[in-house]
This record gives sequence, structure tokens and C-alpha cells, in this order.
Amino acid sequence: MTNEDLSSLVSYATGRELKKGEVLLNEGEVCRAFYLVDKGYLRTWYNKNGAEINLSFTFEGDFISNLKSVKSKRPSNLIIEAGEDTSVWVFDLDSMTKQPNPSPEINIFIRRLAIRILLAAEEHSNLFKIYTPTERYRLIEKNHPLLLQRIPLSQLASYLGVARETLSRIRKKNH
Amino acid sequence: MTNEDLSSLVSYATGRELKKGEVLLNEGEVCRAFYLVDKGYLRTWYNKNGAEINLSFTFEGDFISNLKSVKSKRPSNLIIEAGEDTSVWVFDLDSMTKQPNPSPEINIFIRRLAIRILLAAEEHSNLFKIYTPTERYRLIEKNHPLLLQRIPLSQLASYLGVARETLSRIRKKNH
DNA sequence: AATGGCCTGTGACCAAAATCACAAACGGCA
DNA sequence: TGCCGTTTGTGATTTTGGTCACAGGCCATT
Repeated sequence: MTNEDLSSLVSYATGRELKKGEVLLNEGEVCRAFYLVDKGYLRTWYNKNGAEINLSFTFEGDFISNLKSVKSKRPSNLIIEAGEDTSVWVFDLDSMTKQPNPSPEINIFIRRLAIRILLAAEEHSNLFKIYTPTERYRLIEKNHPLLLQRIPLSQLASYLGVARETLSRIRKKNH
Repeated sequence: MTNEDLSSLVSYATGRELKKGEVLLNEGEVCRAFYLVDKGYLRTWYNKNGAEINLSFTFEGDFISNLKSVKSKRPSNLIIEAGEDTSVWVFDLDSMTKQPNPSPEINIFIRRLAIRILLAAEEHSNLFKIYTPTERYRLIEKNHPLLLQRIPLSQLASYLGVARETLSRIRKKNH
């Protein structure tokens, strides 16, 4: 990707600062953007009868979006919010795709982002199909230790698909 | 998409007939194509210590591929095979992307396919994070009844992440 | 109609995790 | 330092789903 392409991409981004707990994409809203985390982290979760189920955590240097909502132009059933005080770059998809002369690089950029976000989702989903809760915890410990350092146990629990108490017991056995 | 674009796409496709159980993409092979199902269905699974775990079923008019393998150019750990006698169109990605003047439409086509395949994977993965086995069955019943009609219970079980016996009992309760 | 192979149903039992209830630890802040 | 709210640990009990073993059904082939 050339410098001109890069700087034209940056021109579609606007910075935004969020306090811990502040919501970036709300349930019921149509998602129209990619978010690039600059500092802090974003938490993506689903509201199941009042209980929060965490689907992903996005740290510095990584992207997140709700592609399903973007693509279908339908309201999001996920919430994306700041897990700490967080600053993000918001890439507006409408202005990127609707501009008069979209460079092929922009299409390729979007394609790569989409694949990147979705492959991450797929990787996490395989955890559930292949491994038991204890095995899932061990894998996170090995491959994504950052999660264990920065995410409260109570939030990690739903991410791993277990009760808070079960995760506490798994962790205890580890020493 | 114009007619020329469409017919140029078709020119990258070759037809192939498969007997039930015949393998289209094998474990260890690098995936280089999209497959479009014309008749029958394809079953995508991976081998966990000798046990088959089904990840997706692809019916008439839908596409499947192993994008992770395509993108990384690394051997597939999934197997794609015919669940019935099946005929497919094979879209060769190398020849599509490496041709001298790739039209932007081809990039967009690939982008849409990729997103479509991955959104389906994501949807299925969310089933596991959010719902219990019984809820998963009910959702399949509601949103993808075709699966229940055409897929043997023993194969559906691993797709839903439960033991064969458990699925049999869930199904019984439903009446 | 009989055979054999495969697929599905079902009971008994077991193990793992959920749930409930409460105690302990921690962290900011007056 | 002491207080309060949040987060984590832990025991007792219940639920759920897995595992094992086997019976019955279905279907194709002879």
C-alpha cells in the first residue's frame, strides 16, 4: 500500500476518546464504521436476558466492527464499549465506499480488515467446539496472556463460556 | 455486476461431480478455490483424535472454502467432502487474482464471498457462546430447518456441540 | 423373507459445571 | 485509617450433559 493510499485512509478516520464503560456502538444502532484501538481496550458483548456475554476484547493496534450489522444495514444486537479509558480511530465506511473514485486499494483494505476480524472470531469459536473449559483457559494463558492481565475474571468467564465461580476454580488449580 | 463480469467469472469455474463421501479438500492440502454447490451438499469437518467434528454444511446455491488456508497458503486442517452425491463449481482463486487485468468487480466479488462465508461461520460460532444446547437446537429448527431434514442426527450432534444421545433426547422433548 | 450394516432411541450411571449463598480480599477515597 | 462498593474465592447442592451398554428400526441387497 502506497503512502498516498495510507494517507487517504487516515483522512476517513476521526479520533474519539471514551471513558471506561462508555458505549461506542449500542444495541439497536446500525454499525457504519470500523474502530481501530489506539489506547485502552474495547469490549464487545451481547445482552442475554440481562446477563452480559462477552464475545471479544480488542486491544491497542487492532480493529473491531460489527460486520453483520454493517453488511445487512440492520440494527446491531451487540454492544461495543470501552473496558478502560480508551481512545479509538473511527473509520467511516459510508464515506470510504461511496466516494467518487474509490481506489482498488481501499477495497483491498476493507477486504483484509473483514477477513482479519472474522478469522479472529473464528479462532475463538473453535475454542468452544474443540476444547473443554479448562483447556480453553490454558490456551488463553498460552496464546493471549494479555487477556488474563487486563480483563477482570468476571468478564473473562462469559468469554470462556463458564460461570464466574468455575473460572475461579480453574485458575486455582493452575498453581 | 454486468454480464461480461459474470461470464468472465464463470470462465474461472470448472464443474466437478462427487460421490457421497468423496473428499473435495483434504487435511494437509492448501486450499486454492471457492466451491459453489449445484446439487447435493458439502460437509466441512475436522478430525479431533479420530472423532469427526462438523463445522458446516453447504447446500445448493451456496459457497464454501477454507479461507484461513487460502489466505495463509498453509495446509488445511479441515476436510470438505460430499454429504450426498454432489456436483459443484470450483472457482480457482489463483487464476482469478493473478490474471493481467483483474477487474475491480472481481475483487468485490471475492470480498463479498469471503464476508459471506465468514459471517456464516461467525453466526454459528455465536450459537456456542450465547446459547445452551437446547436453545441451539431450537434456533436451527427455526432458522435452518433444511439442516434437520437432510443431515443425519449423528452428524448434527457434533455440529451443535453435543453428544449424539443428548441430541436425540432434546429432539424428543420437542413434541 | 432373511441378513447385515448403519442409524437412532433409551436407561443407568457418572462427572463436570451451574447455581445459590456467603465470606474474604481489594481498591479508591474521605 | 476506616469505610464502602466491587471483585474474587469457596462450600453445599442441583442440573446438565457425557459415557456406556444395549435394544429396536430402517433400508438395501440377496
